[in-house]
Amino acid sequence: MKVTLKEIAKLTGVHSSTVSRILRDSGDLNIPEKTRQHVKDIAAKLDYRPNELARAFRLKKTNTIGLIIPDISNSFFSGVARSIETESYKKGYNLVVSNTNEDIKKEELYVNNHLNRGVDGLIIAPSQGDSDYIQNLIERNIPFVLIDRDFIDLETSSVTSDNQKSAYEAVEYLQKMGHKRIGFISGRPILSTICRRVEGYKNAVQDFNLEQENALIIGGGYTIQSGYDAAIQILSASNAPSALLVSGNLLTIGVIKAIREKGMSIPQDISLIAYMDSRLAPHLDPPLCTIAHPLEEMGIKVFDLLLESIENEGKVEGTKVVVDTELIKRRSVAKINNF
Amino acid sequence: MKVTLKEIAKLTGVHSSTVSRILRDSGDLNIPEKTRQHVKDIAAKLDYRPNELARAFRLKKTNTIGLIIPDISNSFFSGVARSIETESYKKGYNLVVSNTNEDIKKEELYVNNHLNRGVDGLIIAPSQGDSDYIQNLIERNIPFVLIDRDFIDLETSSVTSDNQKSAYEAVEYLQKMGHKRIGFISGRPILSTICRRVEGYKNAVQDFNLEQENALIIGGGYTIQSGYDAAIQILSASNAPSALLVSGNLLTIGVIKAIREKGMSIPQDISLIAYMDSRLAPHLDPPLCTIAHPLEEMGIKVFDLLLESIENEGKVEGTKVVVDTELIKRRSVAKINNF
DNA sequence: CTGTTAGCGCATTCAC
DNA sequence: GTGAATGCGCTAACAG
Repeated sequence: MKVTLKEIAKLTGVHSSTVSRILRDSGDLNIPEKTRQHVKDIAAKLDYRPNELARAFRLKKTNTIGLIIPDISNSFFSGVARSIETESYKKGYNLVVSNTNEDIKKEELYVNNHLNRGVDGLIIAPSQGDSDYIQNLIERNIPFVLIDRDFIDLETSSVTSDNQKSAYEAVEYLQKMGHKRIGFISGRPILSTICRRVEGYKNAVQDFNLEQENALIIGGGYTIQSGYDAAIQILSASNAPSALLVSGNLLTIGVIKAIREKGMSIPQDISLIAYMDSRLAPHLDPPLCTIAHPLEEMGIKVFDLLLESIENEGKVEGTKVVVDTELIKRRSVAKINNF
Repeated sequence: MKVTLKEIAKLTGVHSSTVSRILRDSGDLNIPEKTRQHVKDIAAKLDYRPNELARAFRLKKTNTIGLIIPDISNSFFSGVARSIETESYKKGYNLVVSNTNEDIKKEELYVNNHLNRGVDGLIIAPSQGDSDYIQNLIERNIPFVLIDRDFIDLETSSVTSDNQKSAYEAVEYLQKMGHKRIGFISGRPILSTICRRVEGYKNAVQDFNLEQENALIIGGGYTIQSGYDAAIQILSASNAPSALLVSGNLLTIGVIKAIREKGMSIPQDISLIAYMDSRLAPHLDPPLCTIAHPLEEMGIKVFDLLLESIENEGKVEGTKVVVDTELIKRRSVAKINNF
């Protein structure tokens, strides 16, 4: 049977509340070293394990946080998750992970589920498309922080990367390499990340006098298949671009597959820059020029923000942390000679 | 303020226990439809959310399971984690994920942590090297299932892949392609996966009369760096092998890096088969011949086993599920002509 | 210095 | 058919 405080109390002759005090080393220093040691010894001998569930219930504090992301098997999110887990462990928190699959309905369900189970706070990479339930979290003073994606018009705390800038820089680099017609495989347009990237792309196209055309921005999904479809479409056009900027891990795999199937080579026939896993990118065929995210840093920052928010009892500060990405140049971009 | 059963009881004029019965649709069907509906309406209007923490405490059932793995950012584990999460969600379970970083000390800490918090069961990819605490879990009738790695001499339930066979098949294929001197970059020798792979490798080497040499089995870590180091060492030898079998995701990245740095080409100078992420492998430079794991299947099976074990209250069945891997042939293996 | 009491929110047993 | 009482294990007042 499980050994409880009461059990130990019975065996030591002191009251269970005293046992609790001793075992938690709570303030009361006026307990004689003798009883103290005795109780500790007995507890150790019985292999006493505090029932954290009862404790959490009593204290209304579970030391658990929820992480709600679209896909744990996407290396961006698993990288961030890893970093968050490491941080939270250091601070005595447990991490409950949920996968939404970009399904907003499921996301909301998960949030409620977590809340009902009493998580102390939430880290969410929202599927977006609806901010009502997020608004609701704010009103209820639930401590939470957004990661990667943000609602621009909501006063939420968030940790995102500078998508506007990273897309701009990518286009700028392609332009410097002589590209004038650049396609953008975009991803779900509803996401703040995608919006900002499109903005950055458009700004750069404008600033550098590159070819502007709606058909150059394509795609809407987040799967390998949707990357494949978009690439097939854009590359089959009579005036296909000479370079592609691809906005996601899985999309990129699909795009590469499409390029290969069309019998084209990177970068001879088409140049490529991708938002992609930078640990793997050097080893792709060919090594891919990528926009790399500081995953570890993002994980640490988002957890720290959340902890702050928990300590503030959810009172919104709306701290928006924006981290920098890095354009890592690799062989997938060719220099074009314009005759 | 949080709305509780008592609250609803006060507003509806029935007792909180009745409210509980109604809201849970518990057996008692003899509650008149009228009160029933009334209570439900009020509950809905107040946006009643059961305090799952209190419920879990009362019922001694958290509907939570713990997943303890070395590294969530390793695509093997994140793939399995994703599958487990999907399954557990379907069955109303939450998933708490912990990263051990192959640190057995941390692993044990985590297990205790989870247990103290009352998880209903555990899925563990053990760091091995010590099976005492696992033994302890068995004695305490804790429901748990091992994933990927198993203790051969312990009566635990587990879901693993047939490592012996997969390594054997890989060597067999290399042999068919004309290779006679095959190196094995092995990983942590303490892991059951690695042991079995070494066995398979050795058996095949013997069966096909390939070159046997201790120096051909090398490595001991699980990081990119250790893969790199091992590859540098084995490739720098005067009689380097013509093919390499690499035993892990991260190791493989290190090995490829080493090969590249040595100015060698795959497969012209060295052939490669790897235990690696099969979603990415086709897009590596060059497309990699891999041993692919059925991640989804493994996740489903391990969760189902755990559920069974939970229902059996931890009474060990020692069900050992072994899934098959698939050797996926790609360009990284060259045919050798033996003159 | 330490015991007593109370209660977190819920589900269950036993009455009536 | 439903209310009352009880307790899960713990901690935090409040006594004494």
